Amino acid sequence: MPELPEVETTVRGLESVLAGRVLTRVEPRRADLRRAFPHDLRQRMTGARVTGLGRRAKYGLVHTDRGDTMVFHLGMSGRWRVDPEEIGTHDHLVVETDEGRRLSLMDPRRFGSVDLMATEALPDWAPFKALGPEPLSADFNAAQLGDALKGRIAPIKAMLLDQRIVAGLGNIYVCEALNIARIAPTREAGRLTGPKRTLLVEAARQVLTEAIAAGGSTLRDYARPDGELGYFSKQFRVYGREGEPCPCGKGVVTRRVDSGRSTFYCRACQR
DNA sequence: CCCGACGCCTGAGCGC
DNA sequence: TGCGCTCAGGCGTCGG
Repeated sequence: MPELPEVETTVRGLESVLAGRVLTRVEPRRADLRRAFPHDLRQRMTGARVTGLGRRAKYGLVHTDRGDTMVFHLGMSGRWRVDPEEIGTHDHLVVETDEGRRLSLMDPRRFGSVDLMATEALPDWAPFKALGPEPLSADFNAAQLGDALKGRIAPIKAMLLDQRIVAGLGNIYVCEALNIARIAPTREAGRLTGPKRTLLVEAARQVLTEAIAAGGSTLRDYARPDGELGYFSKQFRVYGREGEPCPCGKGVVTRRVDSGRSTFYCRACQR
């Protein structure tokens, strides 16, 4: 599930359960996901009070009063379940609070990750240092994008998926933003004009903001034991809509595959 | 450095 | 019903 809006929705859901609470149990149920769990995760998190939550790109952050931050990434299939009735084989980390609430990080494909570090060291953490600006911040704009794309001959779609250019977009929202901005995914990144970059920045902000709003409205669903987030697929303009009419009214949604990843776009309006 | 391909995992859905 | 195939929202690494 996880691109920026889904992580944001997840963090907001976790916040209602964890903020201000003491963690009475923190139990990894296997040794690793994509990489090993921190060996001292249980010891450093158990008994700590959660002082706040946050998000950076597609990473969720859980800050504690011990000066630590647990950083999680949901990979392709990760999600947090709230008060699950049963703990299964894909529940890799279980957390309980002093209010008797229980959370489990479920991730069948195990492309996710959990890390733990001093909060003050977060900005120096290599994966964070490499990240580009938050797409919803003012640091992401046509000028910054112009600098980042200057001279790049790779297709714009690949550049937008590169978290060093802008941090938080994934395959779905890149397809959606390019459709809104009427830019072909294959377009050489460095050749986008200033006005087109402005349109693209605005389109990305729009689609992310709308998706977060839709996610926010399904927070009740989020809290269901099955953890279903209630996706916003009904609102997708092109993603997963091969053969259907493009909202532009002039074309049909086409699907192409590059290095195993699907791209959905409209040849009539995206140039 | 830049770029594209590939592997990591498991489950769901589909055609036969 | 069962099997095999394709596909999936991410990302790090490896060659060219």
